[in-house]
Amino acid sequence: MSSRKPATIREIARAAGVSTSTVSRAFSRPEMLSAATVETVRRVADELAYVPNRSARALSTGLQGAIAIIVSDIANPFFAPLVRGIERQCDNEDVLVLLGDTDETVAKETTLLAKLARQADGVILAGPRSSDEEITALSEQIPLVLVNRELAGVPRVLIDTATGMREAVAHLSGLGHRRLAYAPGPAESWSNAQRQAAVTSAASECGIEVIVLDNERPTHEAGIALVPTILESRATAVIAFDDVLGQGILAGLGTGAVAVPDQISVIGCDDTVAARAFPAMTAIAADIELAGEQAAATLLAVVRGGDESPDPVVLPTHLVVRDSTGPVGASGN
Amino acid sequence: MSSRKPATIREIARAAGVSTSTVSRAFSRPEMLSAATVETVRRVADELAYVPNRSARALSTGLQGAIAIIVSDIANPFFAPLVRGIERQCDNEDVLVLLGDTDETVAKETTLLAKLARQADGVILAGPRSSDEEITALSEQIPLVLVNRELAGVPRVLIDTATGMREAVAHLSGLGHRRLAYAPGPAESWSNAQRQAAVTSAASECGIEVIVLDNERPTHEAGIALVPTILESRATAVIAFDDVLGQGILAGLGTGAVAVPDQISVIGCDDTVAARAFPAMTAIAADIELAGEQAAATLLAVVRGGDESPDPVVLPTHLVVRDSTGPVGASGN
DNA sequence: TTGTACGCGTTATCAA
DNA sequence: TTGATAACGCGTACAA
Repeated sequence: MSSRKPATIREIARAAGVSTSTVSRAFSRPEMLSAATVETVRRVADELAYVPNRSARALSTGLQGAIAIIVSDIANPFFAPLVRGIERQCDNEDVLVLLGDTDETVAKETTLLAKLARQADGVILAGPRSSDEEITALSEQIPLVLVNRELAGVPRVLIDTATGMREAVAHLSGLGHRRLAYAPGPAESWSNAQRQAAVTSAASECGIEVIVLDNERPTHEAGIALVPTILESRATAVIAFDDVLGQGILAGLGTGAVAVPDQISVIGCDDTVAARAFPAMTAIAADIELAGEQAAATLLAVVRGGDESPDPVVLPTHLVVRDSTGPVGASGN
Repeated sequence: MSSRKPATIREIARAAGVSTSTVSRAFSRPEMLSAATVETVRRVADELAYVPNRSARALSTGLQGAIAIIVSDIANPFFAPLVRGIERQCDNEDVLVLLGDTDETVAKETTLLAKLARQADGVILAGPRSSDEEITALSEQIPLVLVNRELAGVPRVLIDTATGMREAVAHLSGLGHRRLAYAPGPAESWSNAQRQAAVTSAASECGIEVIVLDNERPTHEAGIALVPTILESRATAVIAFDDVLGQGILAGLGTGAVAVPDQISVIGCDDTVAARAFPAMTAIAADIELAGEQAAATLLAVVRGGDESPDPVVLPTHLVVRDSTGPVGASGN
């Protein structure tokens, strides 16, 4: 049937022969109490399976003991490790995680933000689609940390895929490639802007020509659909905005019996599914789970009254060479 | 800087010239009030940007307006669509979603359960590792819905992969296969028990011999590692516990230059990554997102005082034939 | 170091 | 239909 009522601070106090404040302190400010008292109270609390009621605590302190993470699509393999990292960090600090999925729409992002902002002490916004103005306004109402979005004055965790992209271009250059296609992601995406700019500038430094393909959504299907254009472009290598798109391109090439890497090389980004692609895809790897941990750590620091605008955290990336890249011209391109 | 303090029920009451109870009712029980009063209060509330404080409401009513979803590993592609479905349903009903990741350990599952049970009105437990006894005990303390676990008396949503497995065996039988390997998942997994039993019985009905391989974890790496044993077994087809394991097997076969499906056929389960595998993998498909929605709907119904033990929801599956299965013997096995 | 007493914002009970 | 008031469980001045 229904549940027994959980023990309250008063019952513990009576059972332990102390006052309610002592019980409270045993949990929230143990350093104010003698070690012996803390020990006693904790033992009794354990026996009675006492767990502090967060609603009551929240009402009293104004802090929820929870943060919210808002992602554009939990099914995107980039977000799984990110959420995992956030989860782990929060679990360590005994903070709850509220999850929101915007389904890639700005409207839902706004609604969710409004709803969650009241329930959480802070929000991690990953891959936001809202405008700079909206985000800035929001950041004045609730502690906010951005992931992969650059916005002065708002704490953020950035994954420096640009450096990895340069490494990727150098790798291709060393293999003799001189004609490179870039398959972009969403136009509003900060990550895409970074990646595309890095590819373009690195390529021009190496004397490599870049064709920027026409694409928006970073999906498997979009990757498959890009293949004809890629072949037309006569590029000998493709760098994709992310692994999902890259894997789609690999799939499309496979269907068309285009040999990878003999006829064309392919590089992905994020290293989420690259290792499982066929052929195993060369990709720019980042520690996404760490990014999640850092985002959570940053947010919790702000929430707990630390630095209002900490320096951005920038995480390094590096190229992992696998089987989808090789010397140009094995097949006469 | 920080945010202005939000308006409270008392300020609205004063501004609207009514009592706090009236303001409260205007939001939670408008039918008790005259239309005019409701209108007045709501207007004033709007002007003052009043939003009810959920912590206070929770403290008073004992209801949190949130449910928790506990998964064993958010990075497993099975859980992403599940969480998505839950999220969607909860969002529709204005309920918040708390996320917990047990990292596949029973200990963390227990801790998390204890922690979240207090903060949520109910819990969805997906792929639990705890014992029947523990789960039963818990279900007496808080509304609980299981996903893919059979336990009498506890509301549950089950994906009937057994039927799909029989379909898969029939498919292989029709292709002439007579020697089949099954690559299992976790021994404690209800899903694995279902799948393995279905494969075994369906195969024996078709006169197909089944070799059950030795495996526990459904990971890509485990799939790769299974390949030598699979080849030794001289099976002409493999059915994997899930897509991830199946994709690993495909990868291992590819590395060993074993042709799929000419030399060996491979079938996955869940259809999470099957379509993106190479070759595109035949798999048993289920609507996991729907499972999530149903789980959330079931839980919310129970929470809201409906049926204490609703009938289990059982979702159908079907085989999706792709490129990883073909007639036996193209290469003399 | 510990206890007393009040307030956090809301809903429920009871009375008007 | 509306209002006054007592909980809900906890944290924290303030007092001891």
